[in-house]
Amino acid sequence: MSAEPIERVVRVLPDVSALHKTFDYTVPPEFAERVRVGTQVRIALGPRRVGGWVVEDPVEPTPGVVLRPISAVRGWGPPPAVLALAEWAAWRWAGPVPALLRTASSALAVRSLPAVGSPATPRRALEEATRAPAVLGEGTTVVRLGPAGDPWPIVEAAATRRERAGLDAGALVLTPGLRAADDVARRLRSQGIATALLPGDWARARSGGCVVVGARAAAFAPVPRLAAAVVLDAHDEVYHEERAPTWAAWAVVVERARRAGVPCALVTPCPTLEIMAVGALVVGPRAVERGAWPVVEVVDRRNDDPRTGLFSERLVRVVRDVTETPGGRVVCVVNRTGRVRLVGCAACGELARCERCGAALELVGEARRGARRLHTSSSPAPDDDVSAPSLRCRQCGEERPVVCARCGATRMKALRLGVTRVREELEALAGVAVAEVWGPAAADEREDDAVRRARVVVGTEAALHRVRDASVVAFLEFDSELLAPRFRAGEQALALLARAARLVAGADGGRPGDRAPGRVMVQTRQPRHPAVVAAVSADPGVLATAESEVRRALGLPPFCALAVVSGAAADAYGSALRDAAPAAVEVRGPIDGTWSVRAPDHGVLCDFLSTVPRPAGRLRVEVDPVRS
DNA sequence: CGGACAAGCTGA
DNA sequence: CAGCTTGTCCGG
Repeated sequence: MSAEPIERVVRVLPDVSALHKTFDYTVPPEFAERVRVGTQVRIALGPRRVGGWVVEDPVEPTPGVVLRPISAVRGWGPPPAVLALAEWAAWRWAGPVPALLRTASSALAVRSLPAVGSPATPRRALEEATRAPAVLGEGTTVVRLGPAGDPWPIVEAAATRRERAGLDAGALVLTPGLRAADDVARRLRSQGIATALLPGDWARARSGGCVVVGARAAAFAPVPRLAAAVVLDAHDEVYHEERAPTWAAWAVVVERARRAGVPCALVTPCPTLEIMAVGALVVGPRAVERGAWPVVEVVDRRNDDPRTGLFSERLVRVVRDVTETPGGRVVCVVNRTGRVRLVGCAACGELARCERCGAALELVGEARRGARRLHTSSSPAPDDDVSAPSLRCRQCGEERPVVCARCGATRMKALRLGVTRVREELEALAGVAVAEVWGPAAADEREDDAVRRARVVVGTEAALHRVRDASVVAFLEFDSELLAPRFRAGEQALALLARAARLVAGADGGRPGDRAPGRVMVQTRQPRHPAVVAAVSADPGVLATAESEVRRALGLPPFCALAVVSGAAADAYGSALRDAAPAAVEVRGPIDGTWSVRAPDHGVLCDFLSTVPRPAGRLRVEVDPVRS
């Protein structure tokens, strides 16, 4: 017998989420050239064929196991550093590695890579960078830049770092959405800088030698050798993946840069405490930051009659002024949708509640022109084209005439207005047609265009994303933002104000200074709330200081690490966690079927979560929950 | 995860 | 006892 030729064996991680296990395969000679660490392959796993990633090459074959050959090569996969990063992220957010490697891989199979991006990048010198309030530093920096501030010098500095680091080095620039990514990519290209825009230019990014720009998923971009990283608007919640594993792109980029030993800048007008915990805060001169915030006007509503409605005298005057000014545009933000939510007696203020079940009643039978039908989940009763108004229970469907249970008056007042109702009032006040924005979706192009051109837009927070610029953004009732029952409510409120600030600064499209600066108006009963004061004084540090005290006292992030467990199997897992918890870890639950896990830091939390075996059944583990 | 295979339930 | 459901195990 002649000796068997020595076969090359690689370790493969199958693309099967519930199976966190690797398997060894032989590499047929015809695939030898194309298989390396990261390569996406097809393998036989039991009776079926699945995809997978080569995670080790070569390996000593496990003795006594008959190996099967790799079935096919799909194409290029993430570089080794990204494989390691995905493994880290799987630990950090307590999820399966394959889910993250899918994010890190190309949607289309990549058979071959283009040549490395053009080495010469003729462009303006670094004079711009010297004007920046801060350029790229060493390690991780948190660059606080007012909403109208231009982050471009920091992006340029990253491009320069990349260039100096050698031919195959890459830089990473993340933006909250693809639109912004496209803007950055265009601007880079217009300066002759080799650029890959994800997700389309995956193969180009994999080649190296360019600045890679993309949204959340670009945190796992296939940059083979990272030279610098920038995250724009790092506070934006879209950087947090909603589905488990609930990874945050800014945190992935910070870790990635740390591993590569390269600078990373998190740029934002309103850094969260969690962001500030990962790097040194850099703030430009006071006057520069001040100048990058618009006028934020607070309308103190504490002394207004609670039944005045959502429009203060001051706001009405501003709306009329703006609509009479050529080119003026107002965006009014209310944070709830639908028609009347709560109904109270116009005479005595008593809330209309169901006599049977106690739930809030809604006013029905007032159908009017332009009103949209809402999906009322429970009651099948039709609510349009009914002439006689009545009160109906949202919960049990019970109906009764419009009579106050306390004083017998027959006039009711909407205490909390939905967007449609606000539009009707606003149209009457402003005397012009008002466009509505309900949500980010369902925007066909024509409607989208109509919204962008409307003089007055009313809507939920989504309106801030659908409109590009405005003269005035008014938050009609900001208290529900400030008082939202989430520990990040203050930061989220300031982020909304920063978003509004950008609309009135006209900087969203990248052309600041085209228009006269506008203003942001905030109607509130809490004019001294730190989030409001921070915006008014153009000093986000005001909120950070106040917030930090509260969080420390309550033991909330960033002074601890949190996870929330939910789903059908939550009780089984939650009680297992509770029983296994070391002294430093606190497991609480169940509250409405969810459990919470609190540890002093992520090291303790994530090690603990990865130690306790998970039961079968649907389970969602959310590390760093965004709400709650 | 999803297929294979084994063990348990139903029906004539 | 065939035919079908439910459960457990395992993959290189």
